[in-house]
Amino acid sequence: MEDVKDYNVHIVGSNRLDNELLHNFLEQSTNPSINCFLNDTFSHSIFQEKTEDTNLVLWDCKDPKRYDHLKKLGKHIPNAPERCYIACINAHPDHKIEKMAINIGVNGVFYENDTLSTLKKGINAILNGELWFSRVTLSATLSSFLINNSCHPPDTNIDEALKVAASLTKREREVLRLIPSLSSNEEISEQLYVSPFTVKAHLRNIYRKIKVPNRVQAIFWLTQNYRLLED
Amino acid sequence: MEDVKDYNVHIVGSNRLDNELLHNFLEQSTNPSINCFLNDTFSHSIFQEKTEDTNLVLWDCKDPKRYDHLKKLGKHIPNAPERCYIACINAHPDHKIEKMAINIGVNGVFYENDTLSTLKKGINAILNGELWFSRVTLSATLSSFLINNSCHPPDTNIDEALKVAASLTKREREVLRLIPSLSSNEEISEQLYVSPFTVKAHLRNIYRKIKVPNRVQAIFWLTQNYRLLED
DNA sequence: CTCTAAATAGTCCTTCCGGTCTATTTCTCT
DNA sequence: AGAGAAATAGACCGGAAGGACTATTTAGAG
Repeated sequence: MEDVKDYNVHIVGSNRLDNELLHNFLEQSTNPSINCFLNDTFSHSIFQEKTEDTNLVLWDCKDPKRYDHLKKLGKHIPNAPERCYIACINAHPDHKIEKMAINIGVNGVFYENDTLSTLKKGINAILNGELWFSRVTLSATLSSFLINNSCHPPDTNIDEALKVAASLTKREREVLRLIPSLSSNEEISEQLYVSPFTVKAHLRNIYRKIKVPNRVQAIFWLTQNYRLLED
Repeated sequence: MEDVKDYNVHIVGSNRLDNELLHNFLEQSTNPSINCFLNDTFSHSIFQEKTEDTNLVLWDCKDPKRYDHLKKLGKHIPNAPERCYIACINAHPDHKIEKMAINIGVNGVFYENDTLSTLKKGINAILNGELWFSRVTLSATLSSFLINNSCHPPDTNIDEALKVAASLTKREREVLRLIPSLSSNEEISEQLYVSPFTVKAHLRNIYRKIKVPNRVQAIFWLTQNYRLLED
């Protein structure tokens, strides 16, 4: 009865020699609880079955065909089970692959000219749930998320937005935050243990204050101004 | 008539000696186009006036009061003009500040025990629009964004979601993507140059296929499944 | 203690939304 | 050329949402 959680690393690539060498290195020179497997085709089962183990697929990108296949895989990756990771190996030292990879949910990229110690460090980081990309890529991607999630379009006045957000009462902020996840005023009223009439009253005040005509636009306002709403 | 874009670095802190030393270092040992200023209080004007220059505020966090003040500043930071950055200096080597900082829109954190060469490298990175945080923090923050934006709650079936997404026609995907930003069926119909009846017909099919009762839930579905919708 | 803002609850009316059903035209694939 | 899917357009109905307005109770600031 084993309680030790294993790390399974699956190398997927067609270059037999290179990958056998890598296999050899991973089995011998890294974390002793790493089990390494070598495949020339990708077994979907890794990304579908839930398991206690941690799985990492190392996707050899040297072959252009396999590189294209990765893009198709993209729709599945973000929905892989917990502790199921995928990283590219043998990538060309070209930033484009990093952006594509990070966007489709790949957890890291290793390059042809990386050192073995980088590879070792990176694999352990990914097995630990981290991402392994260049600082520039991580920074740029995160920046774009932060901008999308909080910055205002250039035509809006931040002072105005702050004033508006501050004018919302505690209860109004509460109602506003419930709009996206609940279908109807009825549901909101049940959630808050008040009458649907009360919810309607709050909503009317909210719409007037944030100057939107309906709940769809209120959701939009909320995504733009979420940060300003904190109590 | 100068066309050279300048970098203005504003050190904000009360420790006169340390900060004068830093001021000295930045003026003499870094990028020649850096102008360095020393303040013991924060001038809001930096974050409000638009300018051609690149501005960086180095916020001394050694003083607990100033650390708290930073949090209050947080609501303004994400809405600062372009090329207007803020970073913490003299932070305790403690991850908590990084997470707080990255969440309120700070562009980087430097620690008490960082080397001068790290500081130099980091300041140049930030002036260049990058973020300067530890790889672990960048990775963790980005992961949380990626999860929020694309992963499905554990109870949903990804195969089912893929099937559903694939069953949407091109026009239906188009209509679905317009829901969050447009108020009414009328507006969507104007955008697509079709009759409001057509939009209603598409919406009915969409709701049936993705199994939601109304546009609010459709927006929710969309945020969860945006990735699956790409053509 | 008092005054005010917030939270609560309601009416009445209009508009828009979503469900069911039908029908025509335009693509697309074989 | 013909079948089938997709896109278009519409009628009809019930219900939910939103606007304008009123009113009572509760809570917090001074």
